Amino acid sequence: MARPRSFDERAVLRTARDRFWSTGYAGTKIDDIAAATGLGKGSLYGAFGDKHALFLRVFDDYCTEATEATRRALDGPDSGAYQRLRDHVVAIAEATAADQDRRGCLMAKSTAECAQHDGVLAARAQRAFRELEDQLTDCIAAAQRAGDLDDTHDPARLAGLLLAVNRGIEALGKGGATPAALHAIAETALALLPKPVTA
Amino acid sequence: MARPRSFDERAVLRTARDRFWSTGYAGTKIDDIAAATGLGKGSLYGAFGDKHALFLRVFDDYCTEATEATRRALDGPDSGAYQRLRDHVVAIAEATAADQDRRGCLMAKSTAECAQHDGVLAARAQRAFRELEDQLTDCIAAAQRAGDLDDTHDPARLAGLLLAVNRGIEALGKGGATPAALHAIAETALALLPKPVTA
DNA sequence: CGAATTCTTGACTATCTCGTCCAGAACCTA
DNA sequence: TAGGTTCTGGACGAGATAGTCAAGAATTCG
Repeated sequence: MARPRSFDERAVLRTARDRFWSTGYAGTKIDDIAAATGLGKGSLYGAFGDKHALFLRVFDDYCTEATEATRRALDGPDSGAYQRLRDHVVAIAEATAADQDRRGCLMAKSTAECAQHDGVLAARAQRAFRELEDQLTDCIAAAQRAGDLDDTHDPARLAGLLLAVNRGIEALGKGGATPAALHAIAETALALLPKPVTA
Repeated sequence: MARPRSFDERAVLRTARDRFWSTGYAGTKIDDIAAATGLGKGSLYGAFGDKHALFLRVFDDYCTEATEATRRALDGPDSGAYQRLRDHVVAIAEATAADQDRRGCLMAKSTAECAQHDGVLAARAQRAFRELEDQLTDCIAAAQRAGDLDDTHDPARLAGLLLAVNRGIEALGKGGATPAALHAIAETALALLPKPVTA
């Protein structure tokens, strides 16, 4: 009934995400995104609205992907929960260390730049953080049930701490910490998690 | 021998810092700073160079102040080291929670926005992080000597972890975490620090 | 006081950037 | 194929923005 889109919306969003990720919200020009995607500005505005709407769309997708990935990494039977938790924290350190461009995490970057002024973005970020924390809580509780962690500690509090450690690793990575240092942080955090008293 | 400056350089730098702190590097206009300080742009450019040079100056001063403040908070005799460490971590959580505007830490914000593209700023931030970590290491070692912490753990590794926790508290605060949640993170981190085995 | 020097102000330039708009292209349905 | 609809590409306008510059102001020294 009309002319169909000639572009793949998801591909365009990925490209736009790359641009915002590299240069931040204020530092990214719509013309950059147009050039990078090959689209005219009319198409961009028609499909996604203005710069802010496009950014929110990109940000929302990123949050969804990030929380989904974490859920996939942490979900599973109680018996493997502690190992999954270990692997997850170590993987964050390794991913941060391996990030040659030091782009870091788009959530961290966008929150730092925009959350103060952009209530919608702040709310979305808060939801994502809460989801990450809940997933950590569930995984810790599972590890406690399996007897791999001391169950006298509140799993929610441990999860809050681990989330902070994860965000801290991310922040220090952007600040130029060495891979070894990031790895050490992850290992130290895991080592301090209270083990069951094998009496 | 010439007309003297009519403004207080430090006051102007404080005002410029406020602007950069609120709206980021890319988001801050030189005209904003000129208006906020009451200076003409010519004076600004004459005294501090271009936007980037001014920003670096502001950033450098901030890093110096931040590391100095931490040194003052952590330095002291072995006997009170553990308490100073506790107070420091809790104070970070409280300061983050009390930050109504959610501006967060200028180091974190600037690093997130600029470190990737700005090698000079990245190097300065890295130095500041290293200093903070060294100060934490010294304080932890002192607490170990005083018998308030188990001295079989490498103080440098514990310091790295605490630095990450501090940066994580900061990041989560910007993401909208509640004061109670931030406080819980600080307390949990402190609770997990290995105490000496009082055998 | 007059000369030399530095500071101040804000107008100005050149460029950038967001968002709009429209003429034409592509496609669907009848 | 014709008509209707949506998409495309890029020119365009309005306003913002970094940095310059020149004329005049303030101060010191001789």
